[in-house]
Amino acid sequence: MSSIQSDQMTIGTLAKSAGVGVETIRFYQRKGLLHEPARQAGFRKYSDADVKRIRFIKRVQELGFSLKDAQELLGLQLCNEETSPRLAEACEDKIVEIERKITDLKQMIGMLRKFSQTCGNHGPRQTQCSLLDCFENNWECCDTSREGE
Amino acid sequence: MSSIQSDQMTIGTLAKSAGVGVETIRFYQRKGLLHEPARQAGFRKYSDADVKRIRFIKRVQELGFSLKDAQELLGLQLCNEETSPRLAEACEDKIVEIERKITDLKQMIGMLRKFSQTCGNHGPRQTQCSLLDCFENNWECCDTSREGE
DNA sequence: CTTGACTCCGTACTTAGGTACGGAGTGTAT
DNA sequence: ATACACTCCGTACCTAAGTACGGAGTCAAG
Repeated sequence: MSSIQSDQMTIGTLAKSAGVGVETIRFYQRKGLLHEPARQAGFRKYSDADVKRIRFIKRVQELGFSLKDAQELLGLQLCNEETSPRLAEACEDKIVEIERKITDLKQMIGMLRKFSQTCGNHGPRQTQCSLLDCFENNWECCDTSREGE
Repeated sequence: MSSIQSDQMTIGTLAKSAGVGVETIRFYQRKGLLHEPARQAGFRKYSDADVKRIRFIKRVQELGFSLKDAQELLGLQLCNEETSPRLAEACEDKIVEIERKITDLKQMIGMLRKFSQTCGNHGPRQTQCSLLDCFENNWECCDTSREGE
């Protein structure tokens, strides 16, 4: 199911299907993220595969990667005894990169949580502390220790 | 320890300490991320606190947030019965945002891992599959099913 | 066969986050 | 007291990732 269909979209239809602007598609083409498709009387003709490609790019981008990264990911070609090892490695690199990012983000959450808990839960005080203060003072900023200055 | 010291850095020293360029500091000042410091004969004079502030900004940025986000985070002021609830909420929002990001990244890793495992580990084949193909075909792209086209 | 929607193309503009330039003042070591 | 490094300021420039413009061609409906 779902393979006989509009294998002949114009750029506007593609844009709508993929949820981007027409200009974005032309832009991706200039950048080499999309191939230049066949023309019909000067008009670009696209297929469903292009919709998927654009969706993929958008997904990757949402995850915090650049178009350059997206291009790299799209280029990964395995299933070939010659290229397989090199590209499995590229995969591994990407995974490590993402894992590092996750670790960092978890740290940030820890920071915010500690801030919220340490600093938010006590009675009226005159001193104010910012996230930065807490960060600097190892989260003891709101305990009975800093006065004056 | 470590509080008597250069409470009188010039912009160049600050830049070096914080690991950014002089122009970046002037830029942050224009953007309101750093306050305009006191001057001495026209020269800006900074303290250690500024180093920490810049480092904090850079850290937040590394985690994939914008300068605007950094500014928000720096602005969080709790320790005050009036503002505490509102800002604890802001904290919570940020945490949720970050958690969503982590979930997404984990999905991406799952995708890459599956790709690497499914597609990388079999003998010589003529067909090639890209990450996109695998994505589209629910990771069965490399099993005995697709030929010709 | 005309009207309106869509497409073509190159070029220019936008926002974020800086980076570089250039002429003037300043501070410091010799 | 004179080099030289550093700082001042405004302005201009840069990359990434689009977004908008405007005049011309094309397609489909009435």
